[in-house]
Amino acid sequence: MSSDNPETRTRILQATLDLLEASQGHGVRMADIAKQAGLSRQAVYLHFANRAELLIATTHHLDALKGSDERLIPSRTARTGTERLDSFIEAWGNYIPEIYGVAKALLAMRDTDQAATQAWDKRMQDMREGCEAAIMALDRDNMLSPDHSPDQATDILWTLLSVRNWEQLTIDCGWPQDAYIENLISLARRLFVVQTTPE
Amino acid sequence: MSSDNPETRTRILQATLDLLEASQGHGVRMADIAKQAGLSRQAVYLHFANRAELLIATTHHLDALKGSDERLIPSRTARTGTERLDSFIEAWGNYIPEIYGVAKALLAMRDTDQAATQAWDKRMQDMREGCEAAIMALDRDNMLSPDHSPDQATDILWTLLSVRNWEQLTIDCGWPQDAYIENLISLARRLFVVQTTPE
DNA sequence: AAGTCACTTGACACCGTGTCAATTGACATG
DNA sequence: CATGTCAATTGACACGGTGTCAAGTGACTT
Repeated sequence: MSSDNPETRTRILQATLDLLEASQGHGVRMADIAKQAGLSRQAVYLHFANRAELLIATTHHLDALKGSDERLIPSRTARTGTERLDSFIEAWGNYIPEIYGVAKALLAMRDTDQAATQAWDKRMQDMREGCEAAIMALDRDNMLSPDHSPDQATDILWTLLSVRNWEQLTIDCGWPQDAYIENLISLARRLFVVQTTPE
Repeated sequence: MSSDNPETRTRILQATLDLLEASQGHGVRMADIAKQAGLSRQAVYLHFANRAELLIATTHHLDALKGSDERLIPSRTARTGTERLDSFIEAWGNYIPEIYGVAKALLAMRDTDQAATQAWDKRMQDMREGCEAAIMALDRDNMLSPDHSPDQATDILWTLLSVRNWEQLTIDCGWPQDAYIENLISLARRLFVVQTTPE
């Protein structure tokens, strides 16, 4: 919490990250993290008030490591709405497997911990903004299917792109990651992009 | 477990059900259930070996109460594939809110308890069969969109209809239940039913 | 020599689940 | 009436995981 040796702090974050990735976010205890970081359990509490705070900090650490922001650049600079939609799905969809372990752990705490809930919801809200921006870009191009209002389309896209859906399709259904991306892009196009009937 | 006073047993099941429904599946402890049933905590353990077993039994109790089977009759007896798809979505989609509390609690145990995992997965597998049947019915009518293989279409429909997606759309996005049903039917039609271009 | 600081050690409280053993009280059966 | 059975109660306890507390250690200042 107040201890400010940055080296130790990041060692803890990295340990947390490694364990969560290895275990898909499951059964990782404070003691395991401490051990992995080469510290006593209590030392972890000198840097993070509690498990929730540690997990939240780990997601930020992860974002910094993996460059969550830079990934969205192609989407933001897309010329057309369709292009923006595609590249947003690709960026986010390929980010999910990289954050899966941590996301799962945070998601599990959501049920009991108030701060974890907030942190998770915040992340999802950010992701939703990406969905909204893509839908608005389509709408600006007059390419948004008349079947949905922009709000509705955003809700649906946001839901389609959830971590849970990624989990179900890739892990439960066994889709390879690239099939997941391709299919989601195709799905989104058919749902949201007005069909230019050839001829 | 072995105690066989059926009246007490169902009183426990009903207590569990009531609490889970009231709390959306959250923070319901064994002691709370016992209290609600007018029993000592230990008495609950005379009827159910552990929390997981109790929750699983509660889902069956719930199915019996709400007639999970009968709900599928319209879908099974549908004449066309499209009709079958529609009525399956309607039946399942309207069932979700009725089981939501219990489902959430079982889902939460899935992370830690092996029996709960099995029980949940079994239920999802059953639901998947409904999806598959609807897709096969479409395919038989030559109405399945060429964009997907039947397997893929089943995976997607199954994912679309997940409890988590229902939760996100109705609770997080605030869709009314009937809008949820309408939208999912419309979504599924656009994704899976070959478009007879009116010309 | 004294002080500071990150960290360690070990004990402990809390919570919820699950277990155990002794007891109670109602009801049946000879 | 005595005996047995059986559901349920009572109260204690173990366990695992989180979080807290207090005293101690050892390195590096000044």
